[in-house]
Amino acid sequence: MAETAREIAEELRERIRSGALRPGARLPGEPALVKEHGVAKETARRALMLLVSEGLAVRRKGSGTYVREFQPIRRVANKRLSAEGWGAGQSIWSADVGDRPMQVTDLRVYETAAPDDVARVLGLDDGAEVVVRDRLFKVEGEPVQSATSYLPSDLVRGSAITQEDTGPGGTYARLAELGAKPVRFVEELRSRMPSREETERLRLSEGTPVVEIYRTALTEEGRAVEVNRMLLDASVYVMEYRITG
Amino acid sequence: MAETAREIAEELRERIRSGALRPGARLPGEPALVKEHGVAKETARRALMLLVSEGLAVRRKGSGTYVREFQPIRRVANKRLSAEGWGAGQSIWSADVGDRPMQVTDLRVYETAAPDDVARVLGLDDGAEVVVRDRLFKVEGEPVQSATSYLPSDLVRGSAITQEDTGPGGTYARLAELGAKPVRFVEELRSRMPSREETERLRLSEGTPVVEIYRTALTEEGRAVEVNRMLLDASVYVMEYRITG
DNA sequence: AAGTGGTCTAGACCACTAG
DNA sequence: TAGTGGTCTAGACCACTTC
Repeated sequence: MAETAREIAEELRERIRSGALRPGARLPGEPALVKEHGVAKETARRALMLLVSEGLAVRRKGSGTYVREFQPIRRVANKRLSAEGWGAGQSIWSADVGDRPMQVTDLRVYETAAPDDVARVLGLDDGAEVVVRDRLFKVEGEPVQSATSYLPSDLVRGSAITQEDTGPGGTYARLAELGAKPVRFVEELRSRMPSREETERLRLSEGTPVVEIYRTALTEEGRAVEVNRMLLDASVYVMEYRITG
Repeated sequence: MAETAREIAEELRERIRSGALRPGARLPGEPALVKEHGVAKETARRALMLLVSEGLAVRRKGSGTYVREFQPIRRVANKRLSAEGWGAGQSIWSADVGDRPMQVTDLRVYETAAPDDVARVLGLDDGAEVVVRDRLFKVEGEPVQSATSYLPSDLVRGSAITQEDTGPGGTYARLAELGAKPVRFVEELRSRMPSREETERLRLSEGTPVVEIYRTALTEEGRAVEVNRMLLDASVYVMEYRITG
């Protein structure tokens, strides 16, 4: 009787780790904890919130608090380098749920002045115009990733890249036709907690970080022709990179 | 007067985003918010905790709440592929603080039964022995990353890999001498909130995710000879990958 | 309607930090 | 020692979900 929020959380954490409470299972609610441990409702609440902020649990208003489930989507950066000595079935986080279909929604195409950092990477003057392609990816109706591409207006003006439908082969095929075929890519990743807006856009539950990826596409000559900023729901993704020494 | 915790947080968030409150600056404390907004202390506290859980602020007991600073370390997975068309100065998150020296601490080398997932990736039988090399990396005295390598005991027994000092060229040079030179690597990354133990080991402040990386080293023939599990303080790292289409 | 979480209050006591 | 954060209580009212 009469424990602290941390102690109650530790007990529940242990029950989750041991498997006594499986993913998706319902945790004892606030009233139950109040009774069992003889604490105030706020204290019980804090115990549960601790698990939520650790990403271990998810709260559903009016329903209960549940052990979080993790069924990742695998994002393989270099799909091209397939088979050939890379073995099979040797991934740490099971391949799982084999390629669920992904829908593209909320596509918007427009033109603006390039943000400072993007302008710098693309080697553009301050305030130069870029074509922006912004979209949201969903799996089973749930948003899992947003992506915003920036391309120099001077380069892509007049091509299908400025249309909603970029045609067969997509943006990169059009860039190739413009004599700016991307052949190398740099991805810079960072993980952090989301802002309020990001939480809403990706419908994140509390305790969920995001992964922010900037992908720069380079031509044979080393010219940067596209910057793509992606924001991933970290509770849903495993990123894979293949590196040749 | 009389706002909610969310509203007070939003106001402070705005002050941070606008730059009125710079990184490292001190936020108004609980008593100040109580006075300014006419709310209870707990409400003021919740407003500040919201910013903390978003990774925007850091609390220092007895001192105050401060706007978080982000000065990343750049981790370039494929260092080998340098220069050559990859351009320079074109990174999104500034290269910064140019390679601060990193110390290796808490090195432990021992042998045990391989964890299930590691055994599977290394293609070992259940319960097969592995040599484990565990270490902690620090920058300016602060832990930023832990790394745990697993190598099949049958392969590395008798080599310097089982010693604390692996000799010139390190583990990979020794593996090459054993006829198991790693030439390809697969990195699988995931980001999530840390467990309590991880928070302590990396001395993470609240609202800080971790990045978990499993790096598998493969020989020319595609044999997995090492699995390295790294855990990074996400508030400190930017990961970079270079991909050839 | 009963049960769940969401939020707030007004007060208490403690531990740590800084001058 | 004054100021800051850390934690807890006992109660209140609301909104949502489930049946």
